[in-house]
Amino acid sequence: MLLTDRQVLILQVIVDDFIRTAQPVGSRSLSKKDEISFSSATVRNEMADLEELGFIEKTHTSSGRIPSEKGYRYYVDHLLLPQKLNRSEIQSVRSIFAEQIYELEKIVQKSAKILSELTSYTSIVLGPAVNNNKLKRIQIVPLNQDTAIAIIVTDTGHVENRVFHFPASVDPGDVEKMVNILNERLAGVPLINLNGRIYKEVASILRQHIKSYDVLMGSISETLSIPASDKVFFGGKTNMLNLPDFNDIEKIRNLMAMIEQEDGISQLIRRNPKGLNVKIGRENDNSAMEDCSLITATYSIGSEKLGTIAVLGPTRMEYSRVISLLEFISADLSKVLTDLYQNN
Amino acid sequence: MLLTDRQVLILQVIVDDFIRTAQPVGSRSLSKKDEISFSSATVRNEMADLEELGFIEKTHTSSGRIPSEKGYRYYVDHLLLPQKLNRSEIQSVRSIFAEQIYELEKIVQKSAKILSELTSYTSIVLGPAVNNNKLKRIQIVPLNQDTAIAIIVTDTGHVENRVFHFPASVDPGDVEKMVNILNERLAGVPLINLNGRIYKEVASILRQHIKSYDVLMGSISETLSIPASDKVFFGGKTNMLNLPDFNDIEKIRNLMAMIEQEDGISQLIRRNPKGLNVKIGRENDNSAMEDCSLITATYSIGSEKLGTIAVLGPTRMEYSRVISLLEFISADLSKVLTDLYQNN
DNA sequence: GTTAGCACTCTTATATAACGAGTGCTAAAT
DNA sequence: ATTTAGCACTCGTTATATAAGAGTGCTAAC
Repeated sequence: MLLTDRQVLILQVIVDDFIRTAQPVGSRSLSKKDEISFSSATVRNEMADLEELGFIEKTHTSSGRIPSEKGYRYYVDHLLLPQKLNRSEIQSVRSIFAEQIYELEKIVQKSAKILSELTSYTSIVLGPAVNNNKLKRIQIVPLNQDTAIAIIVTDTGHVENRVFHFPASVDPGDVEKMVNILNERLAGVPLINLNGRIYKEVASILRQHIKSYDVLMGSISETLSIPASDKVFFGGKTNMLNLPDFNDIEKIRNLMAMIEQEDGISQLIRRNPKGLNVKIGRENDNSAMEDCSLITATYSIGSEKLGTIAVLGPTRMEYSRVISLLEFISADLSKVLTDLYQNN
Repeated sequence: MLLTDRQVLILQVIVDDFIRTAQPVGSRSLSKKDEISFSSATVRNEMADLEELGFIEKTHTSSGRIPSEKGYRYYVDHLLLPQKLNRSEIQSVRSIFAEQIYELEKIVQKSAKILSELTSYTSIVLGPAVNNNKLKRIQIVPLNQDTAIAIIVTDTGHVENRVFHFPASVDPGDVEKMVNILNERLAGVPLINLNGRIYKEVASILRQHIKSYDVLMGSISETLSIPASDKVFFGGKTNMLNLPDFNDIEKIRNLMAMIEQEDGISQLIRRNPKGLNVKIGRENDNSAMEDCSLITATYSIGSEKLGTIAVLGPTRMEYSRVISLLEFISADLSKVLTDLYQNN
């Protein structure tokens, strides 16, 4: 059941051509290509076989062929030649890190923008996973008698804030003491563990020093237990509208609705494992993604996965280029972030 | 040049009907309405006059009539009967303020969501204008030797943060001193004035107490002079895609591109004065808005304008309902915010 | 195993006609 | 002087027929 060399060649040319033109590829136009040295009749025979094997399909009885999902899959798995980025692309990517930035989020956001500009598809960047960031400092700023705002600063320069309420009877001095103790004991602890550590290590000390222990402990612990929701950044949300693949108004509706509803797409991306992943059409298991492919790559600090950077395009996507770009950006991103935050 | 009562009646019925059905209205179907007690021929004569006066137009030579922009304008200015909100609408709006929320931004964001759900158009909420918020507290958290993060908390519970850099030679104690002085002197000052006040009132005190005055003054002043950019919240960005008015793919492209590019739409909204405003089609002075109307209402704390809440819909919008809703929400919003923040 | 040739299929474009909704105008009715 | 009935006319929509073109599958010859 293996494909012959010639079948592979024909498949490759069909996919390449369709990615370029978005038009079904006919036997005659194929046979005229430089790579193809045999007649259109031969091509027709091979194409019939490829179709029977499920790698290509027709849009109607007498049309040229387009790649099927299985065809794209084979193409991605076996036929992709890594493409070198050109100078201007490299320059664009590097410009992400050009300014002296410290905030992780800004870097990530800028990556999304650049990525969508370079691909003219839609880019989506997840994370960074704030929950794994480590506590740098916690501050509490009272707003009025029974409301205060807790500000959590992480080692990555991320600032998270939460309003919390407590009875007006609480002594302001107590609040200050509590903050001091928390900072002393919890600096360096990942946010996700804060609440647990409070009970395990800090509770007893707090109880000794603080009058309104019960109340304060209750509200601060409640406040800290809210997990920081990871942000999703988009670039080029409307880029897909310009592709000939989405000339159908119904497709546009579905696609835009899915993009707008951030949760769905972020879960779709999140479930991909570390490294680079390509999901083609229905492999995404989502009806709105039928005509789309999603390529994801993770970025890390050291060896710890931090977030995911992804490109959403039509199934007829420039896989080679996008993959090269994603690999390059995610590697660069990981390197810069590791340098910046690894040993703080 | 005034319209006769009968012309006004016909105009009203045409606009109402077109808003409901999105179909051109013919003389015969008009004459069959209960409100209309005369024949289709009479209606035809009146319609010819109304067309000559510019209030209605044809889509082609022998089509029914649709309202022109001038027609909508007349309708909005003279024919609108304020519509009472029904119980469930009022309930939805009130739910915005149901939870005990303190953060202004959350309230505003939720308003946008509810508004788009109730109208099935797109809603846009500007503000609140952070620059007018007053400083509650400023904190500086060092991240490493030459980087720190300045956190600004306002009286409305808004937290703004900015990374800033300074030479490693600066004494940490100096930074702390500076923060204390800033907090003492600048609490209650609107953010927009912070930078000016530093030079006028705080500079001399700082100079006395701080060794690395020049450097620190430079970076903190630079940091504070960045104006806080007001946020824009959207609701129902893709709602417009479901309207029959946007069955044309080109229109969708333009509209979505305009919505996505937040600056444009936010300026469009911002230039409307206090109170309620209706801009119809080309009155918006923007080619992507040709088939859209924009209704804006401002909300305030006390008498101070804080931000704007807006609905973007087709020119064939349910003006009456949307206006009632906007008036209701903006009034409620202003009331709640005034109660919350007026005398802090 | 490869290719030329050809009948066949299906899409696209174009022309034509029939239909219907709606108009504008004229002449009759009120 | 208004209002209305009547009717010819316009234009968009739909249906149908036809022709052209791209491409296929199959057969037979190379």
